[in-house]
Amino acid sequence: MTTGETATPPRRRDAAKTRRLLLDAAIQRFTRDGYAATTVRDIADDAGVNVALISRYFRSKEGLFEACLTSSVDDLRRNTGEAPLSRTPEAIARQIAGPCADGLPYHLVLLLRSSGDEAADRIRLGLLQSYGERLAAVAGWSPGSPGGDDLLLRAQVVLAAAAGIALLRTKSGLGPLAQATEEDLVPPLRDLVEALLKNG
Amino acid sequence: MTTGETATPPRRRDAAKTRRLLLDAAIQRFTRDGYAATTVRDIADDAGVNVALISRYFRSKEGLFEACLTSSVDDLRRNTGEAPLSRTPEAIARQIAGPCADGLPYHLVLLLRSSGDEAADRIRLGLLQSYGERLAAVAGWSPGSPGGDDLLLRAQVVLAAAAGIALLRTKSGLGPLAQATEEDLVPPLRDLVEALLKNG
DNA sequence: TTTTGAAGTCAACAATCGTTTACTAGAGGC
DNA sequence: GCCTCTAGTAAACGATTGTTGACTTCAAAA
Repeated sequence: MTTGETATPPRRRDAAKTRRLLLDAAIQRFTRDGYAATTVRDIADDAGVNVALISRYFRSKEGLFEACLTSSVDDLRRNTGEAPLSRTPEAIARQIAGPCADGLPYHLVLLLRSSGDEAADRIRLGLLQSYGERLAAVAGWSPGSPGGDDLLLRAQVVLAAAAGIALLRTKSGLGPLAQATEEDLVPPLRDLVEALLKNG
Repeated sequence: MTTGETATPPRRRDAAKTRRLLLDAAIQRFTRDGYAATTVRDIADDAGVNVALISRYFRSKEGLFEACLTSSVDDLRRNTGEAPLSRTPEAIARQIAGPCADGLPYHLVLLLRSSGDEAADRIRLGLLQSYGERLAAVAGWSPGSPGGDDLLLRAQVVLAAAAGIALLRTKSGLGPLAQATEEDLVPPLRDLVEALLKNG
């Protein structure tokens, strides 16, 4: 099927496509280099469009960053669904160890980046909260359950560990960790998840 | 002992003291806000000295950042010594859970910050490597030991987890994690360390 | 007391940042 | 065909960045 008749014909000037190009380029840059170290001109160059279009489509650099966060959050919710996570520590470990380029780790690293903006912080905190709760639910946690704070804390430790691993894996060329494949990482991470979440 | 006679009398103009003031202020800023988001004028204001003295004492902003890293690394080596870490998972967990303001977590967060400078990256990588090896030694690892890569990998996972926890604890107001005391955190972290390092 | 070198100050530098403005060019409706 | 929005461009804005050089001030040596 080469540009089927029902598919929208490629337009030379496509606002939606340009917006998406900017968003993708921004996510990559913000994830890799952080907010402050990233220039709007870098992003525009990566996307191959004019700098002024960032202000047009996203109002400002902070607006673009917020859009990146919500886009990443939507991706995450779409992939994992609203249902509770898979219940086996193996599956959770596999998610954490997954490909750096476009899995959970990738989104977690972006979530660690800070712009100093309040709205962005709320978005970030919202996802971390809900993700932690769903992780705790695997271990039998439910809202308001007795002694549940302990389970929630343990789930958030798992989350923090996942974030730290993703960050160290992509940013530093550290020893065996940076070159480790998914298969290398699953066994230790399964142990980690089990130790923290199976005591419930 | 109030400024004993042998102690150097307080000098109105003290290069060493000024240098130290700048270094301390820079470590705080770089740790909290990262490299790119921190301004040399911010640092100088915090230290209560003139901006130009940064270029004088540290040659440049990057030079100051390198000095922060080496200072932090020296602190870490001085506190933990050259000897292997305490062998009990309890003690390791306590180190990780320690006070955010000035313990291992504080130094780890600074180590996560990147300036894009090569020299700084080498310093960072050097400490992470040696710290990972000392952590692996607790589980019986030694340089060149058979199958030792697996142990080293597990130790680095512990290190990454510690870094992620420290980062999430100080930067985001996440759930019970951010407000957790050292006593709250030690039990789950002991489980984490045991699960990863006791399988050797 | 005079001299001298270091410690600290001040003001400006060029470069780069995010953002805005005025403008050109293209595509669909009449 | 023309007309009219809208997508995209180019150039500049003021603000802020890291850095530098000439200047002043202090303290110790002579």
